[in-house]
Amino acid sequence: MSELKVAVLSADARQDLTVTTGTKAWELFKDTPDVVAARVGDALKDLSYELVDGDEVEGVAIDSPDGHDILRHSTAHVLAQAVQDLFPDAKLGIGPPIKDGFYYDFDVETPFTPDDLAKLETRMRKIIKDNQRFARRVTDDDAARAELADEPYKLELIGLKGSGNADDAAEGASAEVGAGELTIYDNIDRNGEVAWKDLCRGPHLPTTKRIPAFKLMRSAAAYWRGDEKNKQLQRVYGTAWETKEALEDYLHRLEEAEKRDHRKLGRELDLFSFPDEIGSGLAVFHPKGGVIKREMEDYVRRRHIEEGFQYVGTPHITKDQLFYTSGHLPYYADTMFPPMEFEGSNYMIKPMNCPMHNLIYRSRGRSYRELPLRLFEFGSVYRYEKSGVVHGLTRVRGMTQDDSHSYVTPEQAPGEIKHLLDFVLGLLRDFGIDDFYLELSTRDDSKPDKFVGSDEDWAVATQVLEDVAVESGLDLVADPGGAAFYGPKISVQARDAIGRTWQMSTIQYDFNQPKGFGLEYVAPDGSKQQPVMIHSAKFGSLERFFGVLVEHYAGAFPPWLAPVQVEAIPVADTFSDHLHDVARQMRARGIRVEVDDSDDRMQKKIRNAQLQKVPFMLIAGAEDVEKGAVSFRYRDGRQDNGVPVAEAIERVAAAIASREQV
RNA sequence: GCCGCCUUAGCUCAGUCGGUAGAGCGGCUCACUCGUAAUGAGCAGGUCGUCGGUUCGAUUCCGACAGGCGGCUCCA
Repeated sequence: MSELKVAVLSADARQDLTVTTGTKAWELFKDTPDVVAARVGDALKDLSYELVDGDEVEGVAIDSPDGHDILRHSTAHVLAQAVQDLFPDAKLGIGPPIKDGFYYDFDVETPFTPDDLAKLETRMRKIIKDNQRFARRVTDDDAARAELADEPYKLELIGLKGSGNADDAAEGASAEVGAGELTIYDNIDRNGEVAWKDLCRGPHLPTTKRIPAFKLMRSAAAYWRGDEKNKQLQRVYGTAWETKEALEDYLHRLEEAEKRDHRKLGRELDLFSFPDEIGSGLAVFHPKGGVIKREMEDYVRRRHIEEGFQYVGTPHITKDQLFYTSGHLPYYADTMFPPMEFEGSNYMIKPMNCPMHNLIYRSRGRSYRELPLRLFEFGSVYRYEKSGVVHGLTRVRGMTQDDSHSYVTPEQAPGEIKHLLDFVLGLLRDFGIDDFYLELSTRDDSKPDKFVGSDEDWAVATQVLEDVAVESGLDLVADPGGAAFYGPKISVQARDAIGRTWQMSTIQYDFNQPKGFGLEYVAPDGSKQQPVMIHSAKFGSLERFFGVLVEHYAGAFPPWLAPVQVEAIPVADTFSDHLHDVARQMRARGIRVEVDDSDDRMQKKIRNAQLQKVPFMLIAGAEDVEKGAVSFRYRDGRQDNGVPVAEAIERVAAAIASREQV
């Protein structure tokens, strides 16, 4: 027995202890409720570990990211135990922690009902109250196979893990420990009996009672190991938090996020709809949504022209040969609408614009002096998305791409990509989105049939993109296998007002289509050379960006985008002439203003304007009419009384011109 | 596409153990003319998603289809 110094770090304090070797860490920390696991060296261990002389031990606070994962994964075990208690035939899949919660997959005869979830929660509370201990035990492949003979999915995992091919994704974020070492966790009840066990890497809480607050959220089917060809298991989603308050906060955040849902706000603010008669995933924009969409387009078009792009237009349909030339058809036939046959040709609705831009490039000879040649358009494209994936405006079957293609010499490519990246980031900032990171999507070398072009071309293209991405100083995340068939891409991931991330702009390096279309330019020495084309969509699709903006602003658009910028509200009918006069002057300045001369009470009109999230309200009564003034009310309730009409107009005009949120 | 759930007035939702339906908001009309988030009264509005089956009778039970929701898979 020797003495060991231990540093226990919790959320806000450090505690130094001296313990003897052989002490169970979970005993050591059992009176420190906010410490849930220990860190030994670099590896995260759970508290059922014996401390080894010389190891350095740190606590992990339950409200830290690691602590959350441990808590949630432990709760997943409790769920699985409850499921097997109540449904003895259920076979176990996997149960990792995920963002804000956890899930566990089960193979069961019939899917879980909401009723079942309630029963499972009750059972889980009992297990938690039972204060079972999570005990770690090292085993080997053969022993584990014998022990888990009834768990076919676990047996499959043993094969993968035992061979050292630990599949991190399969066990989620807590998979960093013990790759190659097989462990089983036993849940030991009060009598020292093993109440339940699971093949798992851990780590875990010391005991089930350390789960302060949890809730099962829903159940849904999911393919085993994420593969469409595999059987679907029933996945139960849950969440777990360090306190009841934290759980309540989380549920409240979900409610708030729901209030921002663009599908709900789109209806409430009368922006757009998806008529059944037209079909799934096909949006119509109502007048108010139309205003926003037009403002977006006008601004984006103007900015493109300022950045050296030329605005072009191309048709919606084309003979299918075009997509053979571009190379798209063999790869994307199943996401294109079926062809229409007439006059001996198959016509197709275009799912992308690049081939048509290539034809504009090729319409006459091009000199190196013309490059970079930048073409831009709002292209209407249609993609036959599977029925289960359409989602509001963020995943549609018909969309407007803000699509540009830059044709450059290979030497110009890095400069052009840098230019495009600066341009898109600036554009996104103009729309109030300023929290980004980048993703670099590259070829999957194990699936050569999904990508075309030589290894060398891919290597060059990938390197160019990576250099620009690194140079930008933004965080860069690798996305292996995510490239288009014709080349790698950088995508800009943007976080919205409540921290969700959306894939926005993409910049793709394409050396394949110029080859397929035989694009050329005449170089200074008179030789014919092949340009590189760089695809770039700033918003991906206007529809999707529209949906993202609705959620980002929670429907309260900045004045320049607001469908109605000013609502004029008379205190009583007799004052509406004054406001109609003000409105006329504002319209002459291009301001979108409405006078609410309905026979509602003034209070009701304010409420309506507030619910419609109109940025400015001008209210006028007897005093204001007399003085040629208005009461100037902002969306947040601030108000200035007796503002002269001319000043009110200037204030609104300035707010619109600034493109700032108010 | 796969699994589960859902579809009643413009919206949010009651209801009918099988006998063709209600509320609130919204709309319209009238009265009220009012100073900062809902004035009052009245009226209109529904082939209970569509088609088929069972039944004397279907909005209700069964089936198919369409659309939606939550996930999975996919997202050039």
